[in-house]
Amino acid sequence: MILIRIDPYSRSPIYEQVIHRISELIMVGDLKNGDKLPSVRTLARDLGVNPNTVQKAYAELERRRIIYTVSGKGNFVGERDVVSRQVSDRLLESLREAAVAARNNAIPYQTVATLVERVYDETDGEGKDE
Amino acid sequence: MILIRIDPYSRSPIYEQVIHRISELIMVGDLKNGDKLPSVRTLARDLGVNPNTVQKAYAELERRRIIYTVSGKGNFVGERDVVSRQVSDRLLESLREAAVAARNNAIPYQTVATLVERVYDETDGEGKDE
Amino acid sequence: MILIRIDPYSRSPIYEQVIHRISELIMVGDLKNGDKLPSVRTLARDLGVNPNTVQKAYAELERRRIIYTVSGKGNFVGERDVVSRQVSDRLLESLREAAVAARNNAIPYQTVATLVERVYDETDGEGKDE
Amino acid sequence: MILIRIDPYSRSPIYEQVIHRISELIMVGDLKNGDKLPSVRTLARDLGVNPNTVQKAYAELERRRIIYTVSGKGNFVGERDVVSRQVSDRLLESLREAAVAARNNAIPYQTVATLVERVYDETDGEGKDE
DNA sequence: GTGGTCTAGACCACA
DNA sequence: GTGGTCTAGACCACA
Repeated sequence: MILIRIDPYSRSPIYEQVIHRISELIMVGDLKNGDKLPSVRTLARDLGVNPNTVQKAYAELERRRIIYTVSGKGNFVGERDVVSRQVSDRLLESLREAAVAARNNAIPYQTVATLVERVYDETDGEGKDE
Repeated sequence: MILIRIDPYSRSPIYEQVIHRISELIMVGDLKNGDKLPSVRTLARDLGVNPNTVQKAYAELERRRIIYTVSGKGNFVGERDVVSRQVSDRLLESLREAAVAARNNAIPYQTVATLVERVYDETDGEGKDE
Repeated sequence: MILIRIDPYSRSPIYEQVIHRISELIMVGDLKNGDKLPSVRTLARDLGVNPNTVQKAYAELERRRIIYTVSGKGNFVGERDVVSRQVSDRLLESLREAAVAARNNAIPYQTVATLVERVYDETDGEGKDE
Repeated sequence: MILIRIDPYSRSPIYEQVIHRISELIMVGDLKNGDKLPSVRTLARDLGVNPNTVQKAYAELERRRIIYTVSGKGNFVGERDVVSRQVSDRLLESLREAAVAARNNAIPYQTVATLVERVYDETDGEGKDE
């Protein structure tokens, strides 16, 4: 029973939220290579969204080789390395953009550095000890 | 003659690009309280975009009290403090989101810290000496 | 007025037919860098299919950087080189598979070679001279 | 003991893989007229697939008169000529389609001809000497 | 006008 | 049961 939740009020599309959340679950090890994902219909029902929306997310995840489809059987988690490379690239790029914007708007380095530090000091709300 | 440039191919809407660029010019001091902005039509022509798009940007900037309109005279730059507070809030918030995403995806603190450092070490190509 | 036609009876999905046909038109030079493609709705009407189907084709073409989208304006043809590389790769790969299958099934080299020759001797039905 | 192997991750349906592989074994002479094929259940077990899937493959092979069923006894290999004609037709047709696509996409004749030559120069890894 | 997302629901092939 | 394609039609942001 995986924990995928979506925020219907977010401006980011539902299918993207699903993509990100599944990537995240693989990144932190809650989903492992070969694990079966919930079927399109099951996940759609659980999330209260249309199957097409889940289908779109799964199709994109497969295209990125983050998951793979076995016809008639379902979708399965691919290798963590594949996700890792892509996710790191994307996240670091968006982090970089945010930092550049901060710098270009005269926000002091120290402010940014402190903020990052604090984020990493926080518990992420999922039961991390320490 | 202000230098506002937009990237028509970017996925971020043109009107937002205008908002961000004007905010930035105020933040770094290239635009000062009371400076007159180009008229909607002038800027639209210069940028090669639809006047409605510039109008939308100006309207939003006015709504945020970053600029003000004197009817019959034009649009003028508001007080830097007003922009500063808003821009900082927005930028730091998006920086925070990026950092949280990085942390949630098991990207090490050191990687993020180093990236931020490097960004601030770069010259931003807009006339910083050194 | 571009000539995109689809075969509703083909087993290959409509959206793939659209993708292939547009790639082809770029490859042979009938569509050039910067050319505007018909809008999603227009093409859908012309082909007698649902706009979602065209949307899916365009989205995939954009993902492959064969076309690009300018928000609010439409879809435009990208650089021929990008298409060329991808299309060649795909076509030669499928050609290779077909040749391997022929060889593995004891079909003589000469039969295959002659067939390929004949195909290239044919006029392709679009008015090529010679 | 015939060597039929399937790739469960392939996009081509398992039942089709079985059909093609059995046809191939007949074409190269590893299966001869009158040879007994493994039973549906045996083959299904060996391949780790659902018996329905093997059943579907056998049914289609019988429909094409490539194999025949003796009720109560099992399935047997038909005459090589029957397979030969069909397989050649299919393979040459798909080869033709690939060649036409290549030509329509401005891929030079020489490129295609060389590719075919090379394929036939390769050892196919199934025990050809030299 | 443009493209992007989404729901509701059908139909198909495959296992 | 599984995923893939498609229609019909709505709603939204953007130019």
